[in-house]
Amino acid sequence: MLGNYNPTGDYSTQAVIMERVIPTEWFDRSAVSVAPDLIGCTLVRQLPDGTQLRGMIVETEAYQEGDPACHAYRKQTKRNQIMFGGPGYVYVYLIYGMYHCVNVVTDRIGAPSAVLIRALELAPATLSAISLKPKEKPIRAAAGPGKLCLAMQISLDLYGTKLESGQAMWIEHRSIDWQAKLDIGTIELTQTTRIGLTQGVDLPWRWYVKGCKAVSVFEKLPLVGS
DNA sequence: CAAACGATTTCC
DNA sequence: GAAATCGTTTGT
Repeated sequence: MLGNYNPTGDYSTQAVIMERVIPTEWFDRSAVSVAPDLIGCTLVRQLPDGTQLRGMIVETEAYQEGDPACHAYRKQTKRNQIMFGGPGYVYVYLIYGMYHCVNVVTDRIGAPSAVLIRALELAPATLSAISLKPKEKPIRAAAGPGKLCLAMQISLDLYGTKLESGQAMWIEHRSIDWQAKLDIGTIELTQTTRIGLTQGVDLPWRWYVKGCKAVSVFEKLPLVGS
């Protein structure tokens, strides 16, 4: 129970779980605002059999209006339509015909935008529950948007689902301990340009936990604050 | 209808 | 450095 933010003083298990789940309204702002705030939060995937897979978000990227790299830059299509709706929904797409990438839709209706979740630090129990590739280091099991979806069993069938407690997926707030470390500078965030793009390459809309071994790419040096 | 392309990953 | 692989998007 330690480390759980619980302003109600109600420590029943169900109440604590509800407190920690991020509500829809929290995502109702620009992707650039949400993306850094998602670092340190926990992505929870609940499988049909009730099994929960968990990982702390350690890397994100923002995609929003006026951004040529955003999938909603040109017009509304079948693939990107979820981004045009309200916040707090899951946007999943197939990339290179073989991997999936998962996003959280942000901002109000009519402001197409989303935050790409690029890397997780998987919880010990989750590492035990899944099967890792033969030579894979556990810390790297969800280091990258495609690997993350593979580890968390995220695919197109989650497209358009809402991030809510008890659903197929939801997100929980940073722990008090993690937030405290960020506040005193024990943990730092780095802001850089995004990965793998041909357009919008100079926008510094990628964030990650400085020094974290679970991040997708290290060599890209900080553009801000170095 | 045909062709190019990609917010990736892995292996040579 | 290049292949794998396929739905979406864009062009003819």
